[in-house]
Amino acid sequence: MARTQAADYDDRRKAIMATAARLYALHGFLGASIAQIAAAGETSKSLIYHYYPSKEDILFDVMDSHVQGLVETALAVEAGSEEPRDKLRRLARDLMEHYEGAQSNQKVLLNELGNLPVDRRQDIVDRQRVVIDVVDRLLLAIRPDLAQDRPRRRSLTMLFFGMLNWTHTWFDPAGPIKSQTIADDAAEMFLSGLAQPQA
Amino acid sequence: MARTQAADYDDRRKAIMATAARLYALHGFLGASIAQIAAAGETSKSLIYHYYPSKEDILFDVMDSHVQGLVETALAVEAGSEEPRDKLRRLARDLMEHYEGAQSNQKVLLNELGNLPVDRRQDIVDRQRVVIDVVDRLLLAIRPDLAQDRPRRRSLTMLFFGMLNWTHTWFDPAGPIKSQTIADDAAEMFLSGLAQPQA
DNA sequence: CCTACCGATCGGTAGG
DNA sequence: CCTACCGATCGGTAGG
Repeated sequence: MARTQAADYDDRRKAIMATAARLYALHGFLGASIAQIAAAGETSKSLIYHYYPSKEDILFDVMDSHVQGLVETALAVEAGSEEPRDKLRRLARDLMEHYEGAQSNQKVLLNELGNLPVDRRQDIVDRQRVVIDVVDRLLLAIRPDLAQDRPRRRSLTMLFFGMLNWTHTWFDPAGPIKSQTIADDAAEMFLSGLAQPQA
Repeated sequence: MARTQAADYDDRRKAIMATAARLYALHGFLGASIAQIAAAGETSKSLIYHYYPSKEDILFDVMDSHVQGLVETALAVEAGSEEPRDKLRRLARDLMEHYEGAQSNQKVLLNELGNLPVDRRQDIVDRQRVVIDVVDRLLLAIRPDLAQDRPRRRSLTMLFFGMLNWTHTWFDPAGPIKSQTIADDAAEMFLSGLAQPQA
């Protein structure tokens, strides 16, 4: 009988990635060693290097698999039929839901981009850019007067992401506040702050 | 004549701290070696260890000297005579000004807390807490109906800090947008989002 | 005799 | 999948 280990190849790889994500999030990419990841996953360094050519390749996988989900979420919301303000409210909720379901990946995505080799870094930045651009287009639909002011739009958009992305430093899904409440509050602040064109 | 080199003790120490702050911000605490810090400052490792007992002590100094300024800023604004909403607007401006003037320290403060030994970490967390509590009290003054809902207030407060603190990832002081504009936008979003008590 | 500082190297541990 | 290692570099310290 042929060896069937390839059958659980994806599962093993995902398990390694999940353990790495947890330790990268906890100790930082440089602070978490391959030996620690192996021990935490009850395997060996050799096994890890069988599935990944390098420590940085695991990091890329942790980030890329996560950011791809964010891109899908953002594009799905944009493709809907709601009005721009409602799309933004929904996007806040869906992104927060994604963050909550992959906290380690999210932390790693936000904190460890600098530890990725330059060429692979661009892939991640490009995908993040897609998500940011969705918000930029929603903002433009809400505030057409900002059509000529790209820097200002970018600045306002980043305030929106600031509210959502900063949650990785303080939000506890097990606590009294739900991620949906946070998403709704962030969306309301953003939208009501946009309501009046300022001088 | 007695040696007078001790006269520039503080200057040398500050120079080491500034170089360390820059490299810690750029490469991360673990990614920046004492040797690199020495080379960048055109001195030697031995000189650095004459001024600091360990790499972590430099990290603590980078964070503590910065967060102390933030505490002073926040308490000064709170002690003023403006109404709560104006205090919050001013606080956003003053904090952003502080961030802009110490970008490396701010990045290190936000990213490297986990690399501080646990006992010294608490000192920094306590000081950050003072700044957060100022916003919590301003929020309470603006929305007295949230007096019994501490978790919600904490959550709203952290959305405010999210907008400001996330700037370290994208804001370029040399770009077309001024930090004051960002501060004003963030304060307006926060205040207008707070205006209507939600269901 | 002290403080300030240098060139060289220590014991351990990292990723691979 | 393990043990035994490597070249390099780490934070920290020696003598003078």
